[in-house]
Amino acid sequence: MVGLKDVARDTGLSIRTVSRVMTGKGAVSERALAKVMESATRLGYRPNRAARSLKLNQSYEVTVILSGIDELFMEKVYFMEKALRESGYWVSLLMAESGAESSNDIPAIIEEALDRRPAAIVIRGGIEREIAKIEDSGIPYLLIDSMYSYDSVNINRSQGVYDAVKYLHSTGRRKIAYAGMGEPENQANMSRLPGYIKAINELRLFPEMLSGNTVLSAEQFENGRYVAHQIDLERSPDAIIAYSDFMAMGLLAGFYDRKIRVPDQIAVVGFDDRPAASRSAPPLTTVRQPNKEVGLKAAEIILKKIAGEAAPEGGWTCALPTTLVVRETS
Amino acid sequence: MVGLKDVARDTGLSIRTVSRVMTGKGAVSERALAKVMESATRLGYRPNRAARSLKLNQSYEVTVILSGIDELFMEKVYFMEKALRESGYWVSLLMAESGAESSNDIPAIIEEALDRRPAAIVIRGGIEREIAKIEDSGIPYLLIDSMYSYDSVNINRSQGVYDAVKYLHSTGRRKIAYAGMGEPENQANMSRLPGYIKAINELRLFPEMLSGNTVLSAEQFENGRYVAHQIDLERSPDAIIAYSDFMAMGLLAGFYDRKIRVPDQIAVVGFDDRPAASRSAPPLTTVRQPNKEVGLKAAEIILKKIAGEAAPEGGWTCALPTTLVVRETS
DNA sequence: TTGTAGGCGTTATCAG
DNA sequence: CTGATAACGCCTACAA
Repeated sequence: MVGLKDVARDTGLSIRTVSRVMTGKGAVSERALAKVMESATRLGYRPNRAARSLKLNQSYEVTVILSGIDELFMEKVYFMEKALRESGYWVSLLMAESGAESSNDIPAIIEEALDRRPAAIVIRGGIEREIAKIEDSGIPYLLIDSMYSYDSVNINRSQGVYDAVKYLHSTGRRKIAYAGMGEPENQANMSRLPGYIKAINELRLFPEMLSGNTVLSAEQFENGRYVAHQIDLERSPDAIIAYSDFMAMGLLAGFYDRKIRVPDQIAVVGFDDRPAASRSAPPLTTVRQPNKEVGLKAAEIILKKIAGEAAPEGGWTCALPTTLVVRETS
Repeated sequence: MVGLKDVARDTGLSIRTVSRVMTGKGAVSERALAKVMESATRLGYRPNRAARSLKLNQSYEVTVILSGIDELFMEKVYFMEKALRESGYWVSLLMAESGAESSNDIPAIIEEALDRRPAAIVIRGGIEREIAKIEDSGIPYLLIDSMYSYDSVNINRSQGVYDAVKYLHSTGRRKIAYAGMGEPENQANMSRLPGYIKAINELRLFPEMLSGNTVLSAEQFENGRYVAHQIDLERSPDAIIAYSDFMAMGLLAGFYDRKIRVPDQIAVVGFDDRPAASRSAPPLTTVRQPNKEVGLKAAEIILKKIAGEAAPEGGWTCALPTTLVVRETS
């Protein structure tokens, strides 16, 4: 592998001068610069990152901890990786068991992440229980899609649901229910409910909370189907806003089973806008997560934290806006 | 950060002895070993990988190049990462544009991957056009899901389709068609067709090739729906094996549009067994990709290539078996 | 069984 | 503007 030394020998200049050219720090004569550049490209010089890391005592690695596989989160990672790469950082992956929120896999994964001494650690919301350990380590970290009050990039789910209610009302629906996962008061529901309540109040409607079978709450699709089967046709709502696209698709399946027509008899709105949402029958009206914006914002904050920039009041945190995607279930 | 030196000072031993304990190479007295271990854990010693990499002149990074986001591929990466981690390697990510097979993004991404001098490079099949450059670099590489003859871990798609035909026949179907993407002779179809033809011949049936609208071939779901709409009800097949789950779900949607009942009037079998396959209406019978086995096998080969083990005759390559998952569309 | 010393490729200090 | 030279933390001949 060709290093500084080789370029130095080739140009007849000193290592120091070649280094100055490469880092762009320090004054170098026109002539030397041209010579070094030519030689470096001709020889195919590639800086040794290990040596640089050692010397500078800093890593260029941002470790992302994944729990399970989620297309939406990967989309966020996609934009984040791209942005971080442009700033010279690498993204490395640490994959925990699927549904690891409650897994004992997580402490070990966090230990591993710390051992690697990355420049920063990114964690998907839902597994933040152990975050204190990371905070203590001093390594910059960032949560994505968290519901807790650590440094994080979030989505304004409440606003998404608010918009959905307002939209459904504008199309003539008057009995608009919210179908959540498990207990109404759990974190996931709580991040959506304020928007629902607010919109319902503003429109002087009555709130209705549909709750899935808590035993089944691990499977969103089944939960949605379950809710669809439970609904009383006589006094049923004329619109349902679901906790997620998966749940909404379960509702669709349940209504299909019962030959209830969507959207004629009842409208269904999902949440997330997963790729699958456009392929359901009928294609799902849903609230789109701003994946690109989240990824970019995450990269921005990570870079600032690495650079040691002081956190704004209340810490690094933001809630990015969603957009409503109207398809054929409403 | 606490290093070898700190532990040495703390124990009163030399750096060399501490190092011997840490690497496990070389004889150390019981007493020294115990002392070092105690001190190391108490002080929280963490080896500096940059220094080690520099000294040993080797990286512990396996770079995975992703083009777009695919749940199935991520599942493979999940198992691969886990296995590689157990051998002390990290997985880092390089994300190319979605659908980058034909994108000019790829050469730049490959350059970037090479610049990082990873211990190995893993690429998803479909973007192997530039693989020669990697092969020349001498960095161990591995393709996954490739259809070309580089070192790769593959899936025996042909066998999957063969099994599907045999199964459909066993349930009484006699007019079993294959619905592919674009031109029948393209690579993706060619990896499946031999199994179809073989089974059809063995059963003394007649082959029937349904071809999607090539213009639409980029969108599998739409392509499937298109095929479903084209089918002549009079002389239609009584079973269709689709190129992919997405296409199969498009078929389902198309038959739903035309009020053709699945599986009563026609059976549909997908390929991949994506998570979505179990959530379609009706749930899809499909050919499951062996994601775990692929990930594990990939890690195994990568490790061997890194270790410099000689390739078996014909290079590192294998085709892992699929399994048929029977649900409700057949 | 243990220790000394040199070097991996970079960056950065300090003299020229 | 340029060039010796000393680290960075780890590994490993070679000595003791």
